[in-house]
Amino acid sequence: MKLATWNVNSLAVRLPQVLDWLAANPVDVLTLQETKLVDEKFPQAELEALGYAVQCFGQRTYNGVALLTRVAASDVVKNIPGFDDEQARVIAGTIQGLRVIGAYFPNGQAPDSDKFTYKMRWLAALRAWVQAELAVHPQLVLMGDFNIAPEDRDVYDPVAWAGQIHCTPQERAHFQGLIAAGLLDAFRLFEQPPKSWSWWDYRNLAFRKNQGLRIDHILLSEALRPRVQACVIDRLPRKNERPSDHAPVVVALA
DNA sequence: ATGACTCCCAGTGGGAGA
Repeated sequence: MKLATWNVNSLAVRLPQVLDWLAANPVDVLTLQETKLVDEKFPQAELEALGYAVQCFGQRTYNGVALLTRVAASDVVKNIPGFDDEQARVIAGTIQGLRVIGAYFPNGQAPDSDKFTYKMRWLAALRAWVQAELAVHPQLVLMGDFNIAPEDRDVYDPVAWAGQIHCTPQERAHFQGLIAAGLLDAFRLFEQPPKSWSWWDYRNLAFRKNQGLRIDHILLSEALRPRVQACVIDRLPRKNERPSDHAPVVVALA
């Protein structure tokens, strides 16, 4: 069983790439972030034609998430229960006994901004909800664009980024809180090349110079540890014409 | 370098992303 997450930065622009990628990588589950489409405009037919059941939770211009599954998902939840939020950031469902949560974590903009305060509130609510979900669903996957680089080795220039958004101690503490709740960073369960990133800025020839951050993650509950076989970042789509600035992350479970 | 690119909604510019 393979699961993947990809921030597509506008599904309207990236749909052909998503269809091509799924044809080449027929994963069982794909969560998307930054679809930027209201549900009425979601390309459901095109994805169903590829054999995927579609759950979407969108909004205009910003945010928007989706859950694509080969087997229809049940118990679908949109956003964090009990956390009042105008932004469409979370979609969850159960597939073959696996609780899958796809999330687009807030960016936070700058550590002294209102958006950072919102990011902290959102992270606290997410962690509390994930802990409750874990108690009910021991087999759980939390994946998406976390907008957090967990460690300095996840940053191309950790000195320049020290204390900056994605790298603040507060954000990293929240990431560690998810780990402490009983989740594993699937990518770090395996030997990986140094300088592995999931996002590269569009500016500055950043991809060509491999200047990026690892901010897209797949976290697995402890109960899934015996099943995990591999976790990779697929850089190929970043080489496309008009790429997303993020690359997909894929995990394989036995 | 307070930039650089891309997307969106706008409406021939500006906010947001990360």
